Amino acid sequence: MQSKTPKISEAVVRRLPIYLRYLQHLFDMNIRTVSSHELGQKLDMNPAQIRKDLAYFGEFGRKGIGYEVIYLIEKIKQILKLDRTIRVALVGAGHLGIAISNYNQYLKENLTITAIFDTDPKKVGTSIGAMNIYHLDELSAIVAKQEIEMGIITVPAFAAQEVVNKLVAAGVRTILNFAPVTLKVPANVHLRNADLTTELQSLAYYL
Amino acid sequence: MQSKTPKISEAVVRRLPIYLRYLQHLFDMNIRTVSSHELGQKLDMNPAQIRKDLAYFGEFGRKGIGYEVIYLIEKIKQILKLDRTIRVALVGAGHLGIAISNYNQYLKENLTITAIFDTDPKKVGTSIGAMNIYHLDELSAIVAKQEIEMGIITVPAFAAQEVVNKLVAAGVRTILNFAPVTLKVPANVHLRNADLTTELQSLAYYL
DNA sequence: TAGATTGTTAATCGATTAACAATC
DNA sequence: TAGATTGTTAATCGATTAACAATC
Repeated sequence: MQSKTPKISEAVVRRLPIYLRYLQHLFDMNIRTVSSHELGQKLDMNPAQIRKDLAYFGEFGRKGIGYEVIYLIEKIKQILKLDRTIRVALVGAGHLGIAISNYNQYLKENLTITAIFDTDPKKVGTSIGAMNIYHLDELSAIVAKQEIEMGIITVPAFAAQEVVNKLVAAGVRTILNFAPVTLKVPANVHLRNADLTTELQSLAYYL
Repeated sequence: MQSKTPKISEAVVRRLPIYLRYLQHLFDMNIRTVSSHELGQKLDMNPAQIRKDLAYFGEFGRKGIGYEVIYLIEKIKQILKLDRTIRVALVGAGHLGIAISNYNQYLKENLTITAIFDTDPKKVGTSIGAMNIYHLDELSAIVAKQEIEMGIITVPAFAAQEVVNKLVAAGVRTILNFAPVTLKVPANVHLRNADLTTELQSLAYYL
């Protein structure tokens, strides 16, 4: 699949989970086939954009018919690497970290938080659901042992750069940061910011 | 300020809080002046982009000198309407909702959650910090009474469309949605999605 | 067959970056 | 003054949308 991909923009990649989500909804409703036009209406997107996005990865539809729902779900899962288990470390067992950890237990799609890290002695050694809370000093060892590939940062802003450094040193190359600070990472690390504060502040503009 | 703005893209607006955050950091460190070049280095952005973004709203810098930190902070706050109190309603007192509500108590910048809504009789009537939890049926009345202008949705996906309908009916025009579903809103409502699931799923692509 | 819809090329639109005169 | 840096125009780059031949 990835073999014949030219350069896929992040905008395209970020739309794929939205397609996937709606396709799964269609599947649950026993709808077997869908056109880019129908998808576009439901998802508020241009049908040409949907076709173009999918066409980057292969020919998944049938002219005159549309896309077979179950087949397209399979394909998008493959593209997003959601066809295998991906283990995730979460660093920072505060309110937000705990909320995400709990949320994780309901998540499907093979993305699973397997270890939580903190530095608070009162939290280290306890657990949230099936997830143990380890000391941050154990990060590197646990990441290696559990074959963790992704990291989520939910520590306060002042601690975030140190945490991301440790994740990178431990070999984690894909990181979602909730701390309200701009972090520096090497070019081969994929860092995404998902900071609530900046989100709300930018929304205020539209009041 | 807004008077002479042509059309400001969302990309520009979303960068303003990032500038603001770093400027406040500079202020805390007693740095009085900064150039677009320095900002660009620290924030991993192109200096021309920073100058252009700011120039949409006025002439805030001085040629040969740069930008006065304290003045630019004031200006960005004005642009983002963070120079007055903005009251926010949060709907859905689950793990994520509670985490955000707690987080809110540490938030500055005049953005403040003043009411929480849920339908669970066990939660309604209790409170989180200074925020009371009301029944969803009271939404419209409380929004009017407290002059709430913004909404945050942290209910499960199946309930989100109904909640956003009620927020819109109550007059809320700016909404941040954490539920993993595409919502329909009238054109005059500004809805932003901040869904953790799609964020993580799209990141998996880069593994 | 006729109608529908894809995959893809071309056209358009918009956002980012470079360049530089103005000027502190 | 000389060096630095803005504000802004022009150039470039990239993403979205329209159009349509291919074909189910």
